[in-house]
Amino acid sequence: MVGLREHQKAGRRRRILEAARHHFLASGYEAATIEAIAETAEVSAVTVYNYYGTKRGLLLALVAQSDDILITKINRMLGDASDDPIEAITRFAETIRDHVLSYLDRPIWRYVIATSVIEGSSHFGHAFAELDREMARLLGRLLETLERRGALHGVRDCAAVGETLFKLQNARFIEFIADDAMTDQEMAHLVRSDLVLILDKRLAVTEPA
Amino acid sequence: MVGLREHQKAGRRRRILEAARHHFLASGYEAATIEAIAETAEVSAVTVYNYYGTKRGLLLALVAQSDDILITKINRMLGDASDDPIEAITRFAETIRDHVLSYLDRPIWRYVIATSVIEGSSHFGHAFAELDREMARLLGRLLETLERRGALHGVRDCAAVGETLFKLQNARFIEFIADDAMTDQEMAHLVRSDLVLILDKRLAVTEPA
DNA sequence: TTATAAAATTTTATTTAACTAAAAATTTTG
DNA sequence: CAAAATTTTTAGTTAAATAAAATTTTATAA
Repeated sequence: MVGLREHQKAGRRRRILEAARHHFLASGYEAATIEAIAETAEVSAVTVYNYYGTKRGLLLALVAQSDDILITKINRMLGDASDDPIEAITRFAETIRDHVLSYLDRPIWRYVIATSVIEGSSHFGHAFAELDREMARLLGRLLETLERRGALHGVRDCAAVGETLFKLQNARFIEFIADDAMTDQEMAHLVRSDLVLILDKRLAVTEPA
Repeated sequence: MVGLREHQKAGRRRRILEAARHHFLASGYEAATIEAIAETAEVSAVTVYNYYGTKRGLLLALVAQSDDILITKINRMLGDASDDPIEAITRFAETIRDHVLSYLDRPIWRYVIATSVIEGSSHFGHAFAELDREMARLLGRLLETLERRGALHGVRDCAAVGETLFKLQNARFIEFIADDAMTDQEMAHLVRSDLVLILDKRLAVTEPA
């Protein structure tokens, strides 16, 4: 058994993140105060600082919490990926978008992006950077799978291409997050266009065979 | 003549931006206070707020100031662009990096990126988003020039490809800014790899001719 | 079971800086 | 010189962040 003390701590950690999510969604990141979050979580404000350091640390910890779920979702999706590379990779991006918007709204995600750039190399920013790398790896593995199945030809270094493709997709994701007016359909179209641009020649090689 | 009043205002605007740049570079964005900036600019803090609204507005205004210079530099560079597309586009990215780091340092640029994401749709963020669009247009025009010269084939929609290429380059730029340890050489290599990935098939079409 | 030691949280008190509102003072204009 | 525009002064609000003392809670060992 892990001891009562550890158990209580875990409970507080969880309650603080829940309260933070609630207040961020209800009032927005800036308007939500640590004081209010602490009250909802039934701890003192100082405890919030002891656990998460800063308001930004709290925000990034909140996001980190959802990372495992996202990676699980992506892995499941990768299991029954389409044979059409464009379809498969488009769905990869769609899965990320769906998950992300089910967890936090766009205004808050803007603060997440901003915070991750500022805290990039710091302790707090580490988890977020690591998620990005993991996503790029998973996309690389998707490319490998597609090649093995014969759905894709001429990709020498799947890891490198996966990394570049993810970078581009991620840039589009930020564009999506930055613009409240952009619909999921418009976004899907943009992602698809990018993919066609990068993959079409390679796909053309496949067809004559 | 534009009147003394307008002239004085322009002078204050300029002095505030100069002072802001000085203090941001000397102390970092967060540690630099509006009060100190105002004192150096020989105005009151309230005047800084009257002119630029918020500290973030001040930061973005500072960046906007350098936009015209950058666009001029890029246009000049485009005049004698290399015939090798990889070279030409690599130099495009290099010109941006050089200019940007000669104006502000990486820690401050991280705040610029962060602020532009947060203020994206607001009044202050507008100039920054507009610069991005202009850069994408210029890259599109570079592609057109290369096609006209016969250095590049098979690019149907130069504007669209320019937009995507710039998005990717910009993502790399953010990566560069986020990591103090990344050298210009490493960055140049990454940008080049991305270009080869996207353009190599198209270039292959050219060579046999 | 209970006293005590250790660990953690809360309370209290401060600091700091962004930002705002309104009155007072100053400067330009006509 | 009067009035219009603009800046400065003054005063205050707010919330993040931190330090240290006081209090509570958990663990442990007699």
